Amino acid sequence: MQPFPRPTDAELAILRVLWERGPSTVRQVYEVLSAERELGYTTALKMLQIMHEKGLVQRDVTDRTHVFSATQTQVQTQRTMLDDLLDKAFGGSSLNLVMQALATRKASREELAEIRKMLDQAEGGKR
Amino acid sequence: MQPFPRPTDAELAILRVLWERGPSTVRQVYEVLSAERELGYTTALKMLQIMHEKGLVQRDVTDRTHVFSATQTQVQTQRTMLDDLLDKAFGGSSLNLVMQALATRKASREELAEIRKMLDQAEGGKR
DNA sequence: GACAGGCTACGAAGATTTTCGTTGCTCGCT
DNA sequence: AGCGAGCAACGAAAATCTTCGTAGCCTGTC
Repeated sequence: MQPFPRPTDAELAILRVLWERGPSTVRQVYEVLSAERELGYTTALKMLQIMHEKGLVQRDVTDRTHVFSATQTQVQTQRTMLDDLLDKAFGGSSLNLVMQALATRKASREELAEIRKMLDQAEGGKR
Repeated sequence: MQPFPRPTDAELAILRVLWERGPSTVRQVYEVLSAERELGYTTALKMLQIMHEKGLVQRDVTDRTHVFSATQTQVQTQRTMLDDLLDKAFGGSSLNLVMQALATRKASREELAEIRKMLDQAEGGKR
């Protein structure tokens, strides 16, 4: 078993909150999520408990009200999920994936320039 | 309900076969998949039946041995899944996603040039 | 110290996904 | 006609994911 399984959709919703807010209590996570969609407090709690068992979040038990935080950064998780998607839907071709990503959602000119800069770096490092 | 739900992992494995081989019988799909991992013939059959109910595959019933094919092209499916991942893990930033993709797996110089060409086109179209 | 509110733990139901055994049909062969 | 191989349909078990009700504990307030 790998240390960090790919998060499910519901788990990702929680991770998004933790990434944005930083270490948070169940109630804080619950407040954010219940603003988006209907869900019970204990649902959020249970999810966090399960995610803790999976190693997706850490738990600070010092206070009675536990504080949870993501064990992986957003970037690390993004990388994991991207790799997974690459294998499962793009035949491992990152070129293919990048092209799709650029084609699908129009990037702003600033973003395109950003990417171009990135390309320069990548090529530079290769020489 | 949207017409095409996001395929699950097992469904994607089947779609990969259909994309590569084109329209195929259950047995043909089964042969390919069982070479990769252990699974029963009826499992592949059931999956295809469920995928048919979901609209992910079409079925030609002319012959007694049915012939299945994907209803969405690989590119269309890639787009769907990328959009989904973008929303759920990248905060909707395709820039972010592209950067990750480029950073994670080293692209060859030819691929980088290919992407650059793509960028030129994208910027051109924007002017 | 009693109680009210907020907290975690736990069990379990419901929903979805994945797996396969069994059944019954159909075709080709003898 | 009878048999055997291969096929689809179906039900259901197993596994995983999502949801929440209930119970029990702790802590501050009156």
